[in-house]
Amino acid sequence: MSISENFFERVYNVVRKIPYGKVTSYGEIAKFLGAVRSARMVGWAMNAAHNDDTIPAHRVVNKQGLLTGKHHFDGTNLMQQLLESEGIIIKNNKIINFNEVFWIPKKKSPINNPYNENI
DNA sequence: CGACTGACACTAT
DNA sequence: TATAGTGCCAGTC
Repeated sequence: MSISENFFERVYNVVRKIPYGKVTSYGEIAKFLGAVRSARMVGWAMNAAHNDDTIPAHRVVNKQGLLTGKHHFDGTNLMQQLLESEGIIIKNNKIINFNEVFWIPKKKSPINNPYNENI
């Protein structure tokens, strides 16, 4: 605890900022934190975040839109169901309309859909 | 203190 | 285009 706590805190802060019906990737979060290579750490932070209800970890997926962390949720399809309930379409643990629901952590306004060509 | 692990991402084959 | 291997940072054993 101490410095690392800050790191985790940042990750949580970003994840909490994810709007309803939107998702983001570990890499983008890591990039937002200033460490693209620490994408794995984001996932690790999520692991610890699993203990925190205020963190919508189900809105965090890998860059392929694949629900890699769904296995870490209680139910088998809990993560998928949560996302689907938010209007996100998932097929075979993969987000179909990924580019539509993809959201990038930004300090600016919440915006809506400026990132279409990014992926 | 050293080694292994991990909810990823990128590059190369 | 798909699969395999490597790099990365932080935490835990």
